[in-house]
Amino acid sequence: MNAPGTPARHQMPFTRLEIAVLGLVGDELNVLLARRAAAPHAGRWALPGGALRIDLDTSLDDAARRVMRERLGLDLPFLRQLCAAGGPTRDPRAPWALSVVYRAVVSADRIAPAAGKRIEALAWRPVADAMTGSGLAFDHGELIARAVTATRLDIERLDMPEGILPDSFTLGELQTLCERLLGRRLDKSSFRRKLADRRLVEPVAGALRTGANRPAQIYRRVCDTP
Amino acid sequence: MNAPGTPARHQMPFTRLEIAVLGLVGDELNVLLARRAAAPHAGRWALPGGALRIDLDTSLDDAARRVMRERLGLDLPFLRQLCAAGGPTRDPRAPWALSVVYRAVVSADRIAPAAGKRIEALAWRPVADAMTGSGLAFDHGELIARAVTATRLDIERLDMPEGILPDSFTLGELQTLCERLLGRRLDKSSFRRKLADRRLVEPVAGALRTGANRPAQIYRRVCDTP
DNA sequence: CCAAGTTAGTTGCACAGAACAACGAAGTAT
DNA sequence: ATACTTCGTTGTTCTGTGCAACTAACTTGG
Repeated sequence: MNAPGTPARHQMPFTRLEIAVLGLVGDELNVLLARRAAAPHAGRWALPGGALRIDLDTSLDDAARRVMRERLGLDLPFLRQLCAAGGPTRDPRAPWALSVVYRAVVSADRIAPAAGKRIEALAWRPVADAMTGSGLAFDHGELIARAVTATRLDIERLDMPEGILPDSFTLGELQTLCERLLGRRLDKSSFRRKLADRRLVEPVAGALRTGANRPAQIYRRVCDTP
Repeated sequence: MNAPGTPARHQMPFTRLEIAVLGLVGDELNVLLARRAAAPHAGRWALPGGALRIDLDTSLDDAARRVMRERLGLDLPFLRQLCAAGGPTRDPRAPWALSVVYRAVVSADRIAPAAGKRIEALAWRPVADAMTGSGLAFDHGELIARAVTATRLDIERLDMPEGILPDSFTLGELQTLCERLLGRRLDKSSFRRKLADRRLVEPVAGALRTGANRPAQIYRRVCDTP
């Protein structure tokens, strides 16, 4: 096994990481897109991403986090690998391009993604538009659709991504958050029953959210591994 | 965007594809392993795999299929991407190794995986053993565990992988097939109800499987896209 | 020929989870 | 005080699933 299959005998693909950051803008699920400053696809919108740096990165997860930090000015622990895509025609800059795609969910209003290195502009765009792929660079429309599907599947199972939940919240707030992420209404009693059965949240003793109406009990995430 | 992020400016990882082929040997779910002929991990068992060839492959799916053909002498259309893993210490032959892992399911008894190029020996091994990772090269124990989990999830949803279903079958045969893949018994009436509700199979008019007991209606997969 | 055994295929029932609907409770606004 | 909103709970219904029983059809062993 020292003939082929050995490093450096074959040319390797241009390897990048792309990050699909989802977040709520108002009621709607949006995705964070970067306007490409240079060719290819100059002026078009694409997922923010960057090249793998084998001198810096100790794993793919680590690389994705670095790219997110550099490009978006965000250092969030919640990144999940979505898929990998590759081919000779994906990126005209290289004879063969491979992208490992990650996804994340953040509270869009709590972060200010400063446009990082080499990004002309950053903008939230509704996933309903972006998923059609209209005007997006590369195959990023398809990738966004996959990220949304996978994320909504997580939410359906009440597997809430970190980075989206506040420290404390009322059950009503949690429900409307999920509803906006899913894009559909949920049943109040079922939602609460599931939360209680699976012990996903616990009430903060004596803490109430007061406002215009009846005060609501404040909850927080229950720590799984004490 | 012509400075960094551009091909050939950074060194790229040694990129390979690994194939987790699952199949039934007797009643038990097994995985196809290759004995490594050379260092690293010489003599140990590993998932069959091979380097990405950017001069031959038109996509990752295509590359996985080529590797499967070359290494195992199998040309099966059913391959699903599982995940990608990478890091500087995964493979001592390269400063940074990236593996894109695919999974497949085949009827173990219907194929004779001829040991292909550069493989000393091929053998089926029960996943129960392999998943513990004992004695496996690289991080392949973990990868096998993931492939089994993902495949069983497919079967639970009755999303039967191609390559495992015969052209025609009785409902009893289909059920025992699923039971062996899942490693647990299923309820007959629930199983049939689900098949009927979702219109996954259709009876072949007049075709019966006769044998030692009462003859059984023969079914076939319903074609989704006519 | 008959009884026993095995698999095929269906039916009824119990239970769990979820959707749907309604209700009282507790606050604010007018 | 009354209307209105959100909170929180409690029923009722519906659906899907698991469990069990039953009949049907065939082979095999006496």
